[in-house]
Amino acid sequence: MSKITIQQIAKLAGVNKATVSRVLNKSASISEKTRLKIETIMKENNYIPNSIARGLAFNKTFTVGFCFDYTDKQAFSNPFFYKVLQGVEEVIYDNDYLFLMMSDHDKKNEKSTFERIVTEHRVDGIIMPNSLLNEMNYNLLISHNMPFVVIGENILVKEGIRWVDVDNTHAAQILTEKLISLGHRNIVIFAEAAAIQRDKFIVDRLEGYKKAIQQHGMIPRIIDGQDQLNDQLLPDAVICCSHEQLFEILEWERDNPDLAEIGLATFDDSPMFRHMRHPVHFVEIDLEMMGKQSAELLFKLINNEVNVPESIRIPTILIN
Amino acid sequence: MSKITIQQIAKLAGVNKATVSRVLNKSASISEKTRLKIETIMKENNYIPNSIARGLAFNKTFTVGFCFDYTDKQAFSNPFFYKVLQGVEEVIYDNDYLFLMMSDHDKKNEKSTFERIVTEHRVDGIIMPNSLLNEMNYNLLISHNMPFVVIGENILVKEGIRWVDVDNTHAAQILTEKLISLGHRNIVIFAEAAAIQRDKFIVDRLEGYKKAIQQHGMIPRIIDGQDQLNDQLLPDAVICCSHEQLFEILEWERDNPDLAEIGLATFDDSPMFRHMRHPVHFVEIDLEMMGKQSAELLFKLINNEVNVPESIRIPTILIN
DNA sequence: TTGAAAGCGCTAACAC
DNA sequence: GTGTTAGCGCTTTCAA
Repeated sequence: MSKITIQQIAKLAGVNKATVSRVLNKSASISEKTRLKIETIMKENNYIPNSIARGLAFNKTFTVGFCFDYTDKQAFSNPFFYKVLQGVEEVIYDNDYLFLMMSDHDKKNEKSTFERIVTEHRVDGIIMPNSLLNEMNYNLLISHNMPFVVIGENILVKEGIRWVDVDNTHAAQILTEKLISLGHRNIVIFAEAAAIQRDKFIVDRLEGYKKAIQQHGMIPRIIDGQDQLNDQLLPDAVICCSHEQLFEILEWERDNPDLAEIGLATFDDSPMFRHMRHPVHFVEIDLEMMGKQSAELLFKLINNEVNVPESIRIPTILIN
Repeated sequence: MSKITIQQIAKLAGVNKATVSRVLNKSASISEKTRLKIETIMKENNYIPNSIARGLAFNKTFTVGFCFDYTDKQAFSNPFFYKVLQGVEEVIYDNDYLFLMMSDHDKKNEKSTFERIVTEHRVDGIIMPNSLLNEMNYNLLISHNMPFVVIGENILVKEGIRWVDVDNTHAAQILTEKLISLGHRNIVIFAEAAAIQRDKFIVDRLEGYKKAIQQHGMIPRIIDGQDQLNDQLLPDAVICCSHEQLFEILEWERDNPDLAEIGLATFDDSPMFRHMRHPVHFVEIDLEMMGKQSAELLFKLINNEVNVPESIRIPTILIN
């Protein structure tokens, strides 16, 4: 029953509630004596300030929103998602903030949760994937003066977008070199045209791949469908840009036993990899760090710090 | 700039803000004419009521907390976790509520996020896994009059705990029978003593397994370590109570090629299963439904409905 | 049916 | 240093 208010504490202490408020907010001008007295009384009575009321007075929510891409039904099962989330979470809790999950899926005839949270000012800032930053959401955020940070390099050509991303180019380069060092000499990369159009990170990974291949005097080759994996030109290794792609290749392998000998590689580890029929090579990307950095960037914006960086690029780390 | 307040709307409409408040809350006593006028003005000015202020007046947050077990570092990667979450989310958004993620990990010298959220009344209700409902958290919730629903059958002997769980006994029975119908005749179940002590769902699964085995005139056998998988008594199928256990068995298989022929089975599908070296049988449990039901139960509590069920048991569904 | 005014619990000018 | 007072934006008696 923490129904006790600042007013009652004030009465018990024989002071004005403003004085109590001052000790709550560690205001300077307060005598040691009354501060101690008030603190004691607060302890004794288990006083907890009402955060809603504080929010109303401060015009703040002490909450940030974390937005996930619901169009990807697998979002939750994606390691990408939860690793980033863990990083975000840590920073948010350290700052004594809470975090609200938000999705952007439409509700029949109603506002999406995203829109609702922004228009109602239910959070002080938002972390969202670049896939969700379309023009409409951008305008919404800007017109409501809502600070936000994008996860994944931003591609929308607009002002004032901060983003955090990993170094995909470098990661692909490392991964390709790893395959080369393992003796592979005919390495292709799997990337569908549509995905290249859509996702900047795939373009970057292609670039890193090409770089490494050409440095070793080989010729890069991009495939975007099963038909290109025919026996005349059978590669000895395939790099997959996502786990979904990896699964596709594994499906193909079923119908085509020739593929069984091919080396497979992708980005990000998964606990399942070690139990697959087919061994999978990978390079680790520091997703948790990406989450941390986004949250830290967001707090800089929320606190109106100066010289907030436009973007942060996380270096690739090589894990054995 | 949705900085417009109820007061300004009132002024524009030439009425008192109380009148505007009445149309906001669909109060009965209002003339059709003024209601229409006010509604028009609200539309024109894109008026959004301030939810913080509403919260203060209503003494509500319109938010529920979803608590996950952070001690399990894999919580996020666990299919259990996100499937339940999806169900929860759907119901919460349909009720125009938002949801806050909360963890229960300690912060040095400070309150845990869980405690903070409860004591500060940052949510109107909480959904949490049974593993987190210890005596301390229970007392906290009760003393703060915070409605909550437990996911997984409750085992704490206390008053007023509502829980939602799947029918683990039946699920295990179905799974066992599936293996029998596939021709297996020496099926064991893998469950460590410690886990049996800790998790009620394992006890239930053991029971369902025994039931099916005995109905077919066979003898149930529980193993709780690799050493029990020796060649004299090599089973022809192993049921794993969790995906973690499944991975353990797969690890053992590496060192012991004899195990390669054993049938493997577990609960809940995973997209990875179809790509494993070793085929995995499974029975699907409706985790999303568990999430939905928990959320619905919680709303009944929040809205002070009468005759709220003590607990809900979700039947097992058989997916091909 | 509507308005006036008090209040939700807290903060922040401004006085003293 | 501390009290007074006026908000923050909304709801809700109580009168009119």
